[in-house]
Amino acid sequence: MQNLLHNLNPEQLAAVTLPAQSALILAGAGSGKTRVLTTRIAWLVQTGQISANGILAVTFTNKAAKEMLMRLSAMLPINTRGLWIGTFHGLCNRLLRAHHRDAGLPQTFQILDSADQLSFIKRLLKANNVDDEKYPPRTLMYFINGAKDSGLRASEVEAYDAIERKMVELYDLYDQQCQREGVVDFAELLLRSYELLSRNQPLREHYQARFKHILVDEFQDTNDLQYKWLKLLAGQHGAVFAVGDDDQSIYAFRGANVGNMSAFEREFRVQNLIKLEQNYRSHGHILDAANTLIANNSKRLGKNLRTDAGHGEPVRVYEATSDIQEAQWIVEEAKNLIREGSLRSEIAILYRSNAQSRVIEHSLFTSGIPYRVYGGQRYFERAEIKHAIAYLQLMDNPHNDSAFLRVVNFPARGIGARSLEQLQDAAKQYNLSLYAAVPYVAGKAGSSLSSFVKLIEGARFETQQLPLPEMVQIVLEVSSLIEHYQTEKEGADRIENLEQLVNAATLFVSEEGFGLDAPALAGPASQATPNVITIADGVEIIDADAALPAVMSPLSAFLSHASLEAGDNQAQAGQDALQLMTVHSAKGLEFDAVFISGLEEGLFPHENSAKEEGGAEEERRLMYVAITRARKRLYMSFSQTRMLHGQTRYNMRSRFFDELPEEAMKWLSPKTQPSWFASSKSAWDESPSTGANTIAQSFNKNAWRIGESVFHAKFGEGVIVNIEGSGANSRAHINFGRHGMKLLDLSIAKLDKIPG
DNA sequence: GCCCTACACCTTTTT
DNA sequence: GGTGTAGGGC
Repeated sequence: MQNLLHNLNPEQLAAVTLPAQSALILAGAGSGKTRVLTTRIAWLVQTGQISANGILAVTFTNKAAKEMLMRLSAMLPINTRGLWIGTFHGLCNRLLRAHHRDAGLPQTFQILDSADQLSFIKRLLKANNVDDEKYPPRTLMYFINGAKDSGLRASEVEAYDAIERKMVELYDLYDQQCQREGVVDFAELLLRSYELLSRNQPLREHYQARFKHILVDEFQDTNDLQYKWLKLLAGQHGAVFAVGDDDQSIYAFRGANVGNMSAFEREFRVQNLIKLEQNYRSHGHILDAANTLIANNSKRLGKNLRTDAGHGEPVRVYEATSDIQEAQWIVEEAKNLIREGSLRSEIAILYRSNAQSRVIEHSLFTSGIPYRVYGGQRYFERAEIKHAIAYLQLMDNPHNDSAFLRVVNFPARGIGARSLEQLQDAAKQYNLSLYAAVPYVAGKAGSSLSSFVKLIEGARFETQQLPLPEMVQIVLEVSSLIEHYQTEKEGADRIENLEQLVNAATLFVSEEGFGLDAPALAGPASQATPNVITIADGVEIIDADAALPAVMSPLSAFLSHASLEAGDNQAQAGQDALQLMTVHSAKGLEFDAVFISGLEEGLFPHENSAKEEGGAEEERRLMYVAITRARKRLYMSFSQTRMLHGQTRYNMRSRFFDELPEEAMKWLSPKTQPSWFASSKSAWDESPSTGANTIAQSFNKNAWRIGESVFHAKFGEGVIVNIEGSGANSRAHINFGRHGMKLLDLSIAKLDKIPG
């Protein structure tokens, strides 16, 4: 016990040992929040207040869940595999598998990832002759997910115009088709388990009685449905231990609602609110920068981080002339750090959007520095893996039309658009899945389709007694996927990836405790071992064990895993490499040195954020997250020009520079924005849009030039992005940063030059 | 039925 | 700049 609690500071100790009531822990960045969460669980178990299976702990990312399990197994001498610790989606998946009948789902229901969902919607629109220009698939997807994230079914969504009415109608059709095919999207996992618990009283009461302690990580990221889900599961007596940081709420765009924190305080009658403000991560100047910046936000619960570490190094700021030069500067600085003894893996380069990684990668590649990019395409998202998975999906649930369409003619087996049209007609006529409709198609199309069905059924028969890895191996062969890629020029990598899938299956089966020889298709083990049956009001409840083998077959579990954990992109794993990632994916991580790049108006803060309510504050929180990733060294950079979407953009430096404390910063370049025409000619070379007339004008000392910084009485500082017309008729497009882009008549507008 | 080319659109972040 | 889709040619 003593060693469990020693080394905790007074606030952490108070949080860990709170009584069994709901509590809100406001945990600032680097204040030891994961430590508090895991120690709390260990303390509850060790003091005998609850057994390990009476605890439910929820996180948002698989990474966070794994981290928690790992730390916990170091503190407690128990098997952590059976613990209810996981992501919202992972836990809901388990619950729905265990109670699939009550939830109205087939045992082998499959999970659509975002890409699957989008193509599913495209197919739905086509099948119902809906104009996809009027109803863009992406818009419909956001509409459906938004409704589900608020806990609303189609029948409950209010529509205010004809477009919305149609979207509601499509939402309804979408749900019906998902049901027919036995597939669920991410939001559905939550909504369906919420409905399961709210409609089934004995089940609800059973789990309420079981989970007396619910712990939630990153509470600020919960959406309305997740909040309702927690409230339902906690019931009247459950104690919810919520840990969060309103300043790190960066997922409003996908439905997260920071308001849940104050709602929680009110509705759960929180008596215990503890703030963790002692930061153990960053040096003083870095923390000052973070505190000063975030103070510009109005809606805050109030919290200020402090540190015992000294000021440390100032935050270094660099202004580059181009994105290429910015990347070169970053690489040079990183080299210096490495020369001074830094580990490459302790240096992170952060950016706002994935597209920005390209230039930096190029620069790193040329310098021969190993690096690792997070995000981007992940293992289970690769086309060849998706194909192999689709064969496996059809063997587990043949009614998954998406899987059917993906591989019915891949590798090519002469089943073209015409055959599929006939099949789709038949499926519609008899209200069957494509797979089931195959016998109703006559002629040549019918026979090639039947041989595809025979292929799937043959594979299923051949592998029904085999363990998962062997099943995967056989599927790779009988599907002819390997053979197909052997004939393709660039196929070698793909074949290697496919063979990795067998290893992934082996690893998965052993990690989740299925046993290496358990038949892949065998149902859940709990049906054979009825010792988990509970009787409540005469109703039999098979209690869901947290361990996967108890609730699903190895194959179903593996397919869930592929959707829920897209898998790291395993590029250069294990090597000491520089870390490249978006600010979003850096949340929860920390590094000795951090570079925040592309700090320009329109990029960071992102221009799209201006349209969204509270968007500006969310961008500022994002910046706060970025700053607080750094332990010892922090670098910020921006560039005067940047290639984006194939054209050169001229951006102003980010407004965030005006919100940082002067004394913590060190500008490596003059702070006033110089006219870069004087210092760099490359801006001209890269900008074909500059007409001949403007080039001619540029030799006139008094004329305005593209790229020049100007000052306007009303709009403030701006940059000339383009000039049209000539002489007295010339007008300029000027980017005034937060005031937006303006088209001004140069002979009328009062503009001052800002000297370089 | 399949392959190739042209063009459109994109790009904020993710379970 | 890259990717996905549509349409035309074989």
